[in-house]
Amino acid sequence: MEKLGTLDRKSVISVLTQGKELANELKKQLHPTTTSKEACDSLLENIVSSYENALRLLNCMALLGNADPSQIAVTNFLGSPYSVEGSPRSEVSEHNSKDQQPHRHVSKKRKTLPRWSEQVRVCSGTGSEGQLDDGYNWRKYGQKVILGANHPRAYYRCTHRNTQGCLATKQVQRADEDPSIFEVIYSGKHSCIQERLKQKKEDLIIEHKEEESQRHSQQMLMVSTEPTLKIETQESDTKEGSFPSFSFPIDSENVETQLFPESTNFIGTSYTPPFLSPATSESYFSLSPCPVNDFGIVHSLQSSESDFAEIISNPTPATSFPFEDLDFLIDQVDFGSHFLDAPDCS
DNA sequence: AAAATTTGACCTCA
DNA sequence: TGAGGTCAAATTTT
Repeated sequence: MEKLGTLDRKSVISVLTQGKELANELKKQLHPTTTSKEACDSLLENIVSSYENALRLLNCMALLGNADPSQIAVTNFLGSPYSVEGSPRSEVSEHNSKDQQPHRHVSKKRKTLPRWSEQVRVCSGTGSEGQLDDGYNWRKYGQKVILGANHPRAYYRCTHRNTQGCLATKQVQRADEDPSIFEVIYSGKHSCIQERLKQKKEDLIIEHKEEESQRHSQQMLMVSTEPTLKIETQESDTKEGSFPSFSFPIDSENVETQLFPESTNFIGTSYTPPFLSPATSESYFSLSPCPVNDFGIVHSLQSSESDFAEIISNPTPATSFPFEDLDFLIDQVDFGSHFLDAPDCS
């Protein structure tokens, strides 16, 4: 717990620092000649999120400080609590018991595979139905008609199951009440390296560096006596369209270490004891690499049927921040969402 | 040709 | 015994 405390403190400091940097960025943006409403809005959102992140962290730290982590139901940043076991009660225990099939070489480890659910809203007519691209590569291995459900349930496992032994699976089922919503039940954490996400991270870092240099160039031009040499770019717009889930208000040199600490797996799809370094080095966002506006994601407490309450219509990102080993705090986080108010870690 | 999907069979558990 | 999860051969897609 000592290590955890240190990491928490670092995380809070990082988040607050990030907020400060965002504020500085906003200050720059407010310059009369460079003011862009969109940019300011975005920065403001990020600033608010940064402080909310910090507050949430502090809140969770208070709870973690005197409780057994394995017993704490953490709250993801969409405000949906689920246990660190990723196992919302009854459904999971049922599932787990079924998984103890000796002939299928299922290790006992699998018994505790975390499970959590999301609801993914897909805009009709976009053709994205069924894709539900969450950034990972999945292989469909089955489909079943479920009693009482209007739509079949599809079963997917990680494409890298055979090559990398990744045990992550998910079930996807269209909601009866709203066909535009898919309920996705994830099980198990990815231990694989997903090239797409890796590439995305690299792209983002490059993008951020380009934006930085772009901004720098513009600032230089502002003080220049040659205002006609204005450089135009739509890069940020176009890139945001394809991948708007992140903004990188922090120092570009720190992007990798702060947002993507490769070795720490700061974002996990499931609770990982902070003291046990998970096998994967993959950052674990819901990256939404397909057009983000196509769907919204609802994280939910799987065990409670009435708990699918919060629908984020657009997972437009707020702020990513470094959590290092605190991946259990941000279980399957979609950073694109705004944090809900009252921090609630119980 | 390789990878992905489909789909009926099979397995386990309640 | 039936529901739900998985397997694996057949088929389709890339």
